Amino acid sequence: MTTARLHSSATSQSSTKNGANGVRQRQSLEARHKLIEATIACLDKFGYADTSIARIQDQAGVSRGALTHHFPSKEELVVATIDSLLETLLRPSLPSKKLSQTDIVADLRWLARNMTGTARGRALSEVLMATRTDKKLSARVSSRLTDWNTKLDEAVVGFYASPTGDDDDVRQIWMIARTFMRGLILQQPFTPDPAQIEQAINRFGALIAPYLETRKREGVTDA
Amino acid sequence: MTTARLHSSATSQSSTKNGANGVRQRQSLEARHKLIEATIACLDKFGYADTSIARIQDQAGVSRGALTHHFPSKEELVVATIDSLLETLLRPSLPSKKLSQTDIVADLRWLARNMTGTARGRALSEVLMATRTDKKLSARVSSRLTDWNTKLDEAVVGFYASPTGDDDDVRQIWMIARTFMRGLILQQPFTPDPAQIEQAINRFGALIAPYLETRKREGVTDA
DNA sequence: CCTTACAGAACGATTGTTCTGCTTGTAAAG
DNA sequence: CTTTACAAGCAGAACAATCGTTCTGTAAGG
Repeated sequence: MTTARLHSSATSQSSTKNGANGVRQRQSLEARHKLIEATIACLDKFGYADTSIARIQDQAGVSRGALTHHFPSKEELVVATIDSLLETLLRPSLPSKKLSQTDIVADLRWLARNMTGTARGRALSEVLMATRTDKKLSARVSSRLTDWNTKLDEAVVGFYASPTGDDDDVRQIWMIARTFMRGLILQQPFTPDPAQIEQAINRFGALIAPYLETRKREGVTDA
Repeated sequence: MTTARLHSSATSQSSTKNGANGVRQRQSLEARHKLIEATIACLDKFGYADTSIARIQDQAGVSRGALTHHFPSKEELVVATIDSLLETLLRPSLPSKKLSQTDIVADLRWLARNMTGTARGRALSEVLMATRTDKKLSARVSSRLTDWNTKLDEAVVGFYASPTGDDDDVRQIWMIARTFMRGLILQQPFTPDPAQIEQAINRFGALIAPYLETRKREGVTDA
């Protein structure tokens, strides 16, 4: 009958009543994590088109049964991967640890590295491109993406201010910055020289720097 | 034996000695064109991952045999499609017909529309993303892409000049502009509101406008 | 004792490529 | 101009390989 697979709701695990993490739950979370990491690695290495279940399973080193148990469909796995990507790509900027708050160009370089220089950033780009045409996937993740974008905007406003005092302009400037950074991954085939890319990033930083001011904050505990 | 399929060198058709275009040659070119257009349509509609031979054949309305005759492998078809995309995306800017040369923001809007607002622009983005991981495809087209980029740079320098007189800065500014435009396609899932996108384009235009000057040219025959 | 975690076979559908056969334009030979 | 020969253009079957999903069976934690 249809009573089979109703668990594994990706985000919420409400199976065990009490929060006691037993061996089962720990193993399960470990397996899920391993599979998500493998998916990210495959997206980066092979691209979205050539990221198959078999390849992910191979990369993760788990059996086909284990994979389909934790993620009954490929879509579930991709959605969970996107969730993981969004979380880890947001976290470093929220605790204000990584953003230098003093040198805008340095922050931009960190942003560029985060988006095109890491496996996670490239993997996210792959799925972003896929959501354009995959309506089923898009319907599953679009709200998460817009939420993430809003959250990131708020974090940025916490770090920077506009000389005009208009927070919306800060949001817009950083939205432009993120768009530019994402575009780098598509511009790279035209401009293979890394030096030229870096120069462009620096120049872009100079372009937007006049419109951003460091917001007063307590001491940066950059221990 | 191996004497079978050695023709169809994609770009150069040296079969008929004299340039007389017979019925055969005309039909062949027509079929090739139809298949390339179908490929572009599929890349736009389904994305690179879901653009299969069967779908292209279906979209073009030709038989499987016809397709494999003109393009013995999928890679050949994709390469030919990229060639077609680069050619048609470069042409409108070269004859200085479309670029207004007076309003930079208007030029940027045209650039944005060309890259993310048309099927050809989106199709190119799909294959650009694919070249990142498909090394075989990348090896086939990378030189064409860099050449195209250089040619576009030269065209832009013909239209715009830097206040400092440094042509390299014009090239860099426009490279940044193109990167930003390409990024729009990846930013769209985060920012679905078209108005916000358009505002960002306008703002970006304002950011780079101070560093670009219209170069003196003869009257614009915008008949 | 029951559910979760996992292993692995089997499924039909679809992938890209190769092959065989038929039609037809074209150019050389008579 | 007619005939003949041959390759190009094309239709479609057949191919092994791989796709994602579904299924049955086993081991073990709660």
